[in-house]
Amino acid sequence: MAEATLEGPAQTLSDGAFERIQAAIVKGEIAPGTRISEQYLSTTFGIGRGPLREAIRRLEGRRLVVRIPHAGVRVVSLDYAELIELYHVREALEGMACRLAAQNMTDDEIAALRDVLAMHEQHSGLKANKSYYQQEGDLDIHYLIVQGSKNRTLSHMLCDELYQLVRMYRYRFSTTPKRPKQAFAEHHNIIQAIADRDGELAEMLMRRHISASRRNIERRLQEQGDAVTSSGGTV
Amino acid sequence: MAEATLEGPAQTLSDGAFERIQAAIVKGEIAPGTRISEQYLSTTFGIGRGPLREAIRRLEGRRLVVRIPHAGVRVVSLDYAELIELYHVREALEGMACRLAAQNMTDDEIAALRDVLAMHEQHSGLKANKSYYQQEGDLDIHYLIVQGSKNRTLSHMLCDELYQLVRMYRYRFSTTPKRPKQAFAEHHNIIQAIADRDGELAEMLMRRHISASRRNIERRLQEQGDAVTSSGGTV
DNA sequence: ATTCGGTAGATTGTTGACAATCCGTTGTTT
DNA sequence: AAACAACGGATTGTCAACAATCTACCGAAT
Repeated sequence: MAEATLEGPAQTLSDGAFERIQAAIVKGEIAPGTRISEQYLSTTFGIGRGPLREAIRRLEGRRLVVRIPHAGVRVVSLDYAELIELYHVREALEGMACRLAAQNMTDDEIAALRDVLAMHEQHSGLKANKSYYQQEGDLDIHYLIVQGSKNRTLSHMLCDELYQLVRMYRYRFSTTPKRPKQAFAEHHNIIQAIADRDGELAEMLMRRHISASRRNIERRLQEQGDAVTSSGGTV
Repeated sequence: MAEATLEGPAQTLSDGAFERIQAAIVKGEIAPGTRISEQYLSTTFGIGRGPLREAIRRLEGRRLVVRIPHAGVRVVSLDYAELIELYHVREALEGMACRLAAQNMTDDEIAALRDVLAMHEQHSGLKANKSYYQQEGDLDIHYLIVQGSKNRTLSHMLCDELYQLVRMYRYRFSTTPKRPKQAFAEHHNIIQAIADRDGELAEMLMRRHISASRRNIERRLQEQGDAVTSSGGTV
């Protein structure tokens, strides 16, 4: 799930650096708030600072890093409010995407969606890798639905920009006991509504799905304090 | 209306180039589809290719230019469908922003909003510069409302990313006779709803406002053919 | 006549060195 | 002792030269 317009192996060093750094940030290998020096990245990846800076500029546009002129860049660190805001935006945008998907997805695409869901059911049933379902698989469903909206602006905003931030913060919320099963059921209903070509219902279900996910985060964060951002040292 | 987080005079050459090129694209000084060579920009702006490439990478993230590896960058050229899609996204996002603005704007901010509207009324009344109202002033209102939502993710998406594309295509649709006056009235009603703290109404009015604007474009484009994109030569 | 291959030119991608700016420390002064 | 100013080190910002890749043109073969 690299890009909306999926691209092969990185064509250029800058592209490669962009993807690698983004992955490192999203996976949490570089903690939010850490300052990243160009020299470090340069020696780590074995590329010059030129392409590196271009990659950083793109990450900046995606809001994965923030730059202070002449002082370096830090991995973004959303505070509690901003994380919630992000989910509110997702609610509006993915609700819309879901309504459009009900209109515009082909039957084949809907079938593919069902296949992915069935695959997740096995994982979920086995309970072998619940976290996988919660993290990657969940987004796969959302990803496919967004693509199914056939709205390129929407796809770009959600798949290329917002999802990276979302994925980045997924890791901090360990699976709540009941949530995965419930989320799976919600996905099932959403897909059913899409298959029925009921855009209105699909939108509503998606909004509630994301809203539930947001409230889950709100609950967990209020339990364990405000520490969304664990700012570390320089890397 | 440079940035969401308004910044003073460009701190760095790359930032300066970024703003200048963006302005040139948005104002239409560089036609959509035009290929822009690095050397041209380098000599034109009198800066090295390093900072220039960083600026281009940021423009790429904002979808103002598209890059083909090893072959150069072109100014983006939206087709008819994509332009309409853009307005659909605005409808969802600004509708949400308007609802939040009704909740979160301070009384002072609402007063400022009214002042801007009053200022536009004079312009509009004089009919001296109708196009100004249609282009800049309209966005000022929208801009202030989005900022009033107090949702930073939303502000970033709308003010920093989408609006540049919107402004870019504003120029092609010369003011329709009745539209400015009607748009003004719509703005008035939206602001009233915000002042009344009626979020639901405010959202609905904003959605209809943008929807009307979109239909206006659809009408005009179907009259004068599909030529949204006038692809030019190399610059 | 048209298509295919090859070469020349130009353009992009990348690197390394140089200059400007900022941060932390030290020493001085009140 | 605390605050301020100057200094040194490190990091970011910028430039100019080098290498890799693409585009366009030209010629030859079918």
